[in-house]
Amino acid sequence: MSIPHPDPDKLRLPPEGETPGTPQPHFIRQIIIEDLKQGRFRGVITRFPPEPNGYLHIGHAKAIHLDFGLAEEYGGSYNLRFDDTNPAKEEVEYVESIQEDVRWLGFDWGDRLFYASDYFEQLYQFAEDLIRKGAAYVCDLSAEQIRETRGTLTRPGVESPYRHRPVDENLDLFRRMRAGEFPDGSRTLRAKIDMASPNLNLRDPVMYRILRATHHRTGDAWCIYPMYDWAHGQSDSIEGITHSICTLEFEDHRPLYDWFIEQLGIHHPRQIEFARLNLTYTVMSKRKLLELVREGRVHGWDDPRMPTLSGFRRRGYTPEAIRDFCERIGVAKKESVVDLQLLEHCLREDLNRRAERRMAVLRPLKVVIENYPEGQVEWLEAVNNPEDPAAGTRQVPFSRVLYIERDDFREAPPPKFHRLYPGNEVRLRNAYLLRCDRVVTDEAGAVVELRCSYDPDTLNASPRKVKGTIHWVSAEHAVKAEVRLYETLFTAPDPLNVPDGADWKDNLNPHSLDVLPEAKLEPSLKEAKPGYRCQFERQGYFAVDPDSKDGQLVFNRAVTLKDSWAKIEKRG
RNA sequence: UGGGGCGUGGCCAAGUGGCAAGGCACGGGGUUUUGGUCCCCGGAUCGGAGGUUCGAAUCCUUCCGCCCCAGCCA
Repeated sequence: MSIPHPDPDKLRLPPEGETPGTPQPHFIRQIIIEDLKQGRFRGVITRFPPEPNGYLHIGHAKAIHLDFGLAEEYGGSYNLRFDDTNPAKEEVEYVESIQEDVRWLGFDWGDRLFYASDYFEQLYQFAEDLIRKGAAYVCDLSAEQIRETRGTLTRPGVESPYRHRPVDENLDLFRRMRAGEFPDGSRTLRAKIDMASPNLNLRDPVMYRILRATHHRTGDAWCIYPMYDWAHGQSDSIEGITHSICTLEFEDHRPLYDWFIEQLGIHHPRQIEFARLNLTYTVMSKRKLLELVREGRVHGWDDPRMPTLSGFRRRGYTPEAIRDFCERIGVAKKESVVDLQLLEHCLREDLNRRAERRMAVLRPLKVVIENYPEGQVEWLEAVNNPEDPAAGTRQVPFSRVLYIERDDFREAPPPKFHRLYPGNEVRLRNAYLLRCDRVVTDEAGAVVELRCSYDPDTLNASPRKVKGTIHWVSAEHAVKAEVRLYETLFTAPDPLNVPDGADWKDNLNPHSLDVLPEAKLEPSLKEAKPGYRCQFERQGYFAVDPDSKDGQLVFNRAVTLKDSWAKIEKRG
């Protein structure tokens, strides 16, 4: 196997006397720059090493942004490597979704797609090398016995009775392990390090276990599989990784990785640990997300309420917003919980600039304009994006019967309510001033319709100041759609923080999904295709869901607009 | 009570001995045919206590708090 090594010609250092030309001069950038300056490495090669046992989430986006983003930044290259050393939990569905998600984020690893399983034979040979050096041995202890002899945090472990087997016997046994002569779990290959080490990772860790499971790539070729701790560092080394960026919990493992590499005398990457991402109102563990999927608490890994990349994508998030978020949160070793609102801010900022505006009524209330001629239709011009003149304009139909948002009308308006109420006048967005003359109610007293009048002289003129502008859709031209509104999946900012005996899933938000089946859209939206994003004016950014069928549009709300009225109303 | 990390405003986060960046959130004001956007304005003495120094968030000592490690998971 030959994997290209760093190309010094492409090495890109920031200009002297300046911090990197990017917003966050974080410690990983500083380390890389220093390494490059001192010539510790000839360039930068990084890797993102997911285990294909679940879908990628936004926490992985942070890791990818670092691994791949930094390599790009310094003119290096990056590998996507699946750490597929545990066939019991891994599936091709996951290797496919992971590739799709990384690509969606905007990265192209070219032909640098690898698998730890590509190295199984090499790893096996390395293991034999270690055995020959007397640095590894075959151990016949059971899993339980290994646990018992490992010692505790404060007490050293005791050596395995098999620790001093002769090299030849170890070699023979190890080869027979590979050949399938022994039952699952009956023996392991262990590194011979130090059973008294205060670092438990160094107490003769297991390198290989016997496990008869069909691997998604190697099939049944192997019945022994390398442990992560044995496979990972060597895989990085084989690939010539210079900066092996990982999360904090592996800090304790670094001495073990160093030990293996030194014993083998192979390329030594620098490992750098950072604090993983936590988000308020979110759980970020593949195990727990899998639980939500399996128990049907959500409708799959790509449910728009999930913090998975596929969930965010479906919901309407842009990869640009997610990358911007990853940059803005910074990188440090302090464990932290980032406010969800920052993520939402990043999306709003991106979409405010790029998304077209449309009018859509989510909870329709019928309005009849009594002084507007029956049968008349006017096509009025509307700006597509006030932030981007190049986005142009479109025509929207105006007629005698409209729908407006139920929330935009109150029979008895609270203080500071600037929208429609009996006797009040508001601006119809992109159209005329409208006054509410009469309220039609049903037997139960519920408002079913408004009788209003418009002022024909107010199309592009404002003879009077009105305080409110509301959106609307012409009834006869409206396109019906289903709109799905989302709230956070959990009601608690820290969902996992529950009293003893309670289940974190008790924090699930019963209102995380609200389906509005009778939304009315302006006709320009009729042909919208899945993935299309726009702003429903005054409400938020929405995206067409793949559940849409011809003539049956489904929209997801990606994020609301900021709503200062909601704040005022809440305060009372 | 072993080892490894971490502690700067509500949440992130710069700062590496010279007189506390920035973002989000929050509050106030202005513009506005989105109560959106945009534009102003507002707040920390750096976990605590000692010490070194003309001067410390940055150096030393000590204390406190939080996280990770006892899978043949990754």
